[in-house]
Parts: sequence; structure tokens; C-alpha cells
Amino acid sequence: MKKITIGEAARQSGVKVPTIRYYESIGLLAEPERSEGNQRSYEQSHLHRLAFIRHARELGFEIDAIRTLLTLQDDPHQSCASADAIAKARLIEVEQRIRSLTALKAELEMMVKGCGHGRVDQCRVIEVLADHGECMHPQH
Amino acid sequence: MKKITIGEAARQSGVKVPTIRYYESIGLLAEPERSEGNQRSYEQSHLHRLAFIRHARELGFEIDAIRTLLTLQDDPHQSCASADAIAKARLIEVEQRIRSLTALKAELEMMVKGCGHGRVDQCRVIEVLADHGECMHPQH
DNA sequence: TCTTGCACCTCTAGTCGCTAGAGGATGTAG
DNA sequence: CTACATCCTCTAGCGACTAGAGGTGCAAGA
Repeated sequence: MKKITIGEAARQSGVKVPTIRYYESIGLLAEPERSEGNQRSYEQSHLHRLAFIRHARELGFEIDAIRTLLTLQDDPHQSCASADAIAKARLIEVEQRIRSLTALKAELEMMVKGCGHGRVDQCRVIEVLADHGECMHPQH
Repeated sequence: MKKITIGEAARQSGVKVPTIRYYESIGLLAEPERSEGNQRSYEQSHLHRLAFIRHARELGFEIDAIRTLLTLQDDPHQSCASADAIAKARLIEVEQRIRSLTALKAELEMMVKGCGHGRVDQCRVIEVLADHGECMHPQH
């Protein structure tokens, strides 16, 4: 068993050093052994954990959701209904976010296209912002 | 000139009372007159400002970008190149965000569809999170 | 062996854009 | 005159980190 330093763990997992310490401080990652000089010394299991966390964060899961997913992973005989529910909830969030961003994109495109690159008083960008009535999506 | 209280301003602008005070504190909204009893008393100009800010926030512009846009609006003879640049930058951000969310959506759909609703050890949700190699988009 | 220099340690405070709550003053309707 | 809503200021909290200060550990070269 070669010891894995926090820097090495960061390199292998793609999670930054301070973030690893932060995850430990909030109880998301188990405290590793320490070297004689008080430096953290990780096992492979920690690296798996970090990879899991990182992937989940990239998918936009919140820390609390990840906490739940991790406890589920630790008890493989449990029903995966909760995991399923968490993922479904996240999926709905993502779909909603995409819809709203798509509307914003359309509005921004109008603004940018309408900009005559002249003076501010003829600028669609400023104008649309100032007068929401001109906006394509007054419901927002 | 009837006086507009902060509550009334909040109702008309759709910006919450504490948020209005917050905008004032960071210098985004000019300090209004005060009543004898030290209560804020707004003018129409403040309401226009608030509407502008709110719309810009809904479009996802950052406070600093809004600060710039507001100073541009105050000087209508200036070139609107900066406004154009800010809006374009925001558009690019939004497009990027939509692309990445669309990828996440696909991955989440795979996870949810693959979940057999049984035990955790057969669950795609947990499995995909744990093993990034199974992920559709290993580049993220 | 000494020293250089990077990586590590803890701790606090800052980021963004609000939001919540305490504790008190003001304004208005009945 | 008394409720009661609304207002005031101030501080602290949110999530998920990130930055920096001030100090220690450790491996490699001279």
C-alpha cells in the first residue's frame, strides 16, 4: 500500500485539494489516516468516493443528494427507489432549466441582432432591458 | 408627487423589499429621499431602474454587468459597443450552458431509464455515478 | 548535512446574490 | 388609543467552494 497524498488524490480524481478538505470537513468524505507528520494519506476507496462525488457534482446533484446517494451505495441490498427519485427530480430540474435558458437565448439573440452598433439611444440591448413590454417573453 | 414606499415599489417592480435595500447598499439603486420618520420614498425613476435591473437579472446578467449597462443607459450618446459586447458574452454563456445541460439530460435519462427499480446493486443510477467510464460523455 | 522549495497543515474570511431574523420605530385604520 | 402592518438597521446564514495568511513536512540536490 503506497500512500496517496492529497495532491495525488486531487490529480487522480480531478477534485481540487481545498475541495477535498472541504468535503472531509462537511462529512462527505471519510477522514483518511495521517502520516507521522500529520499529512493525509488516502486509500483507493477514497479515490472511488471522490470520483463518485465529482461525477455527481458535474451532473448538478446537490451535496445533500450526493450524501444520500453515497449511503445508498454503501448498502447495496437496499431498494434503489430513493436513488431513482433523486435522479428523476434532477432530470426534471434540468429540463426546466433548459426550457428557460432557451427562452432567454431567443431574447438575447433578438437584442444582439437588433443592435445597430451605433449610439446607446438606438440600442436594442438597452431598450429591451428598460422596457419589458418589448420583450418576447413578458411572462417571465 | 405621491410618495412610493418600499413596499409599494416592491409590488410594482416585482423585486422584493430586502432585495431593493440590498441593491441600494451595493450602489446599484440610488438612495431615495426619506420621510420625516426615516422611511424611503421613491420616485418613478427608481421604479424604472428597478424594472431594468429585474429584467436584466432574469436574463442572467451579473450585477457588475448590470452596473455597466446602467451607466450606459445614463449616457445615451455613448457608443453601445459595450452593451453589445455584454449581451453577446451572455448569449455565448447561455448557449454553452444549454449545450452542457442537454448532455446532462441525456445522461440522466439513461440512468433513470436503466434503473430496474430493484436493489441498489443493480441500479444504473448508482452504477453510472460510480463508474464514469460507463458515462455517455466521458469528456466532462 | 544543509538548504531549497514545493506540498502540506489549520484557520479565517471572502465570493455571489440574496434571504432570514432580531429588535425596535413608524404609520394608518378603526 | 390601540392594534397591526409596514418600515428601519443590523447581523448572520445559505451553497459550494476559493483565497490567503502563517506555519510545518519532506524529498532531492550541493
